[in-house]
Amino acid sequence: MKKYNPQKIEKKWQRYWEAKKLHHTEDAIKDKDNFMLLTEFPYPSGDLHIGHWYAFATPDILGRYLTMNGYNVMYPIGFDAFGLPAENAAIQRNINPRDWTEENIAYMTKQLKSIGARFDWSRTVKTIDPNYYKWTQWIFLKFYEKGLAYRTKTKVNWCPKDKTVLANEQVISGCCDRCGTPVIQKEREQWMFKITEYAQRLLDEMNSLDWPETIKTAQRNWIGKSQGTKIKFKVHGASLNIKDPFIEVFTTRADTLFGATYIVLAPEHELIAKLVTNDCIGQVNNYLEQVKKKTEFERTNLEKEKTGVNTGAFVLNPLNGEKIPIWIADYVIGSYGTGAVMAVPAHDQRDFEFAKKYSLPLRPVVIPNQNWNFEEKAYEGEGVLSESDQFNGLKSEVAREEITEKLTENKAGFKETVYRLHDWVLSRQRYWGVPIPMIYCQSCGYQKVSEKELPIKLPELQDFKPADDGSPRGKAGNSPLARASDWMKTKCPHCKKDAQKETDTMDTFVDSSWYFLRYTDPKNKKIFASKEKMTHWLPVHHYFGGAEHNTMHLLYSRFFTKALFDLGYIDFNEPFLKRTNRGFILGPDNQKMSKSKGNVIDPDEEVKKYGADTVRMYLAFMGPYENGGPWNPQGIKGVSRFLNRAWNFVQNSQNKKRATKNDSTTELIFSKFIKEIGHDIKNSRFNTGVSGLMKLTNELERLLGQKFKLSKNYYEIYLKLLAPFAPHFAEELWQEILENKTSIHLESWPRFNKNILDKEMINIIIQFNGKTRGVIKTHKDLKEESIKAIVLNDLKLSGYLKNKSLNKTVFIQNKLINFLPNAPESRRLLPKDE
RNA sequence: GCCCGAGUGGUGGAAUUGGUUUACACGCACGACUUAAAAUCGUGUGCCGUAAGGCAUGUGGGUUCGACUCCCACCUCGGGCACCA
Repeated sequence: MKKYNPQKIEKKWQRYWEAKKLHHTEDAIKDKDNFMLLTEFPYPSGDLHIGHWYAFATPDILGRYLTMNGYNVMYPIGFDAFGLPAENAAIQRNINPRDWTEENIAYMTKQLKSIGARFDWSRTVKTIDPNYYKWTQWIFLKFYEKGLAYRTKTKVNWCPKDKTVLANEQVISGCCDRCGTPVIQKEREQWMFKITEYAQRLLDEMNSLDWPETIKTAQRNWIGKSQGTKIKFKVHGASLNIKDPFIEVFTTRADTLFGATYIVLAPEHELIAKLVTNDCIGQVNNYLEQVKKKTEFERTNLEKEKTGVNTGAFVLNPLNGEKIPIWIADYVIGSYGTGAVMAVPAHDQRDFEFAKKYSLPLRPVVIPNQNWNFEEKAYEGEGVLSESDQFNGLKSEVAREEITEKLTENKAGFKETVYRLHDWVLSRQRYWGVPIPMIYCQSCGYQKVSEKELPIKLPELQDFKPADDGSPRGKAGNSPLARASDWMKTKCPHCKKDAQKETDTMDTFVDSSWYFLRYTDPKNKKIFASKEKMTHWLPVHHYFGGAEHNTMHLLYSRFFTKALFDLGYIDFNEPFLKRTNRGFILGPDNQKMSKSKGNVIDPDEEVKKYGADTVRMYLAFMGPYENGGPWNPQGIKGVSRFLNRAWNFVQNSQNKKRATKNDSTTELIFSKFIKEIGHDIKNSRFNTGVSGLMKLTNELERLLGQKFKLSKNYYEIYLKLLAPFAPHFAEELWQEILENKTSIHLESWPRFNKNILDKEMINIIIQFNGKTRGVIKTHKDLKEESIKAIVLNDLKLSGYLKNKSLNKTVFIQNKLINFLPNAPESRRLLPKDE
């Protein structure tokens, strides 16, 4: 008898599947529905870690199951290969990022093949391939033509270590999400995507998606919709040298307008210089100097005390003409709303703290129905208005509307919706990325590269280190590409004079915002993907990935999809119908795996020890896919034990007698588990799927004992149930022991016998006064009277009925019977729906 | 502070629509095989109790014949947003 030797069989079958082109995916197969199963493509960092296995091996179970159920499944793979880590690694090793990346891709491809997944390698997409990034550039141009890509001077997040700007989404608690360095703010000209134009649709069109609530709320929070009123305050005093003497504020509490005792501008507010009175100019300049020295993180730190300065200028309350002083303070954010607020210290805790510090007046205008000492704390809830002229006595919710209406009448305000979401800064001052296909001409300004010129290839550079600082670029710029002087030279498409190529490259999130489209038509030379091919596969049916992309990649891809939809290139407006986030695999010590902690589990090592099938199955068995959890070195042994047992179970059939008498029992067991395991996989509940296989094996071993075996078709079914989880294992036994001539992975998922399941005996729970006292096994659909009779005939159970007046019953067919006392206040005794 | 999600044995976790809590594993204990160990196999394993029985799904209440599941309040953990006006 052969022993289970995964190392030997796994390589063999991987080669066999490849030679037979088993994972090659056709665009369409007659009578089959297509299913696109997607997992986020990996970054070629150099080595596959256990998280990669979790990302690719576990969804593969679903892919194989769907294939067996008659779907034409595409499970594509590619590499998200531009980006900072490659560049930093290449700088460290003094090699070219392309070489480093290509080497990693080659190595990781080998590792990925060891998983035994159904990847269709013929559709591989690499973002660094000019045939791919040609279309990244093309899409940029289409967006530019529509005004969805634009260049502007803006305050941006600058990472001093990586020497590049970062998108808002890439700043985590004030630090660079790649290297953890505190981010500073810089004023620069940058290329932007107008994602804010889609804010409302990104909110609305999410509702129908089958996504976890956590992601939806994360995106809603990120978009941060806020409905309120914009109010114009006229600036008071003729000496001011301003054309349009208004300060605009945004508020969600227009009802507190009469309680506004001062106005606050963010330190970067553009009107400050024009407003400040002569006697205040010294203090104000001083203050602005101090604020400038602080990082954004320090400024927005909630712990710190608010600081500010008076400008000496005033505005007028638009409804009663009251004179209100204008202050500058660091607790107002320049980039949100209008960068200015009306301060209502009686009804806003922040304003309250500031007012107390600088002795500014408080005026309560919303009176709560509980006690409130307005000298102690702001009251931020709803109430009834007072000291608010004609609005006195109104409920604050109503006053909000009426005051806004009044302001609209007076042309001093209007209803407004404000979003927290910012436009996406896409340009990067680094080498290893897609060149932005724009040309700068001194006389004509920025011009787009003509489509015929695409792709603008990334030039080979000896020195590709980032420039030392992020100072605003001159004509030549300071991105590494600015050193490629020959490459930069070009003609202006407009005036034909000498001009220069744009030297910034794109954020890698641009590359990954559309890669899934390319899988449907990876070699197309005319368009990023043909509509016809896309209709076969898109939108993606099920997308597996990491939670770190909740407000980044997932949001960006949704934006790209909507924009391409509006441009008419695709026929759907949401990219991913269903999303499952995977959990994090931790070290055995329940800590994040890291080399310094010495708790790293190397998947290659585990494969060497136990085989790929065991690793796959253990990952599936650990727990719900969304949870992840600590790697348990004992736990994987359990799975290894199981596969060995299953191996012997099938092998032993060779030298055992056939069992015939138990055929209906066998069929019942199989029916039960075919149904159960299929149900589990379909719902991505891989852990209970594995336990189902274990239960099935336990039951069969118990049934057969030492002597008996099943008929061959049952062993076939048994292996088919295992095939999605342990594809090599199942293939080996299928072909070598059961002597089939074609792959098990071309087989259909076994059918279960519904009739036999319907006839299965069931357990009826027997309760007395709500307490479970026994269980009886019966046929289905027995009537209450028959169950009662069984209970009365049962020695033990009937004992409970003596001496007690248990003469009421609750009876739920096929579930339970509950005997109850006929209590005087006895309430409803029938189930709710009767 | 606001918004999501989750709390079940020593551990990972099961429990279709409210209906036997703790499936399947891990660990542990005992036993078999062995000169021995490993491996393998078998038995047991929520807590208290000799037992009958009682008590247990973060805590406290509620709805219900019956609650891990539904409702209310609180506690703890994980995540998102955060001087967002």
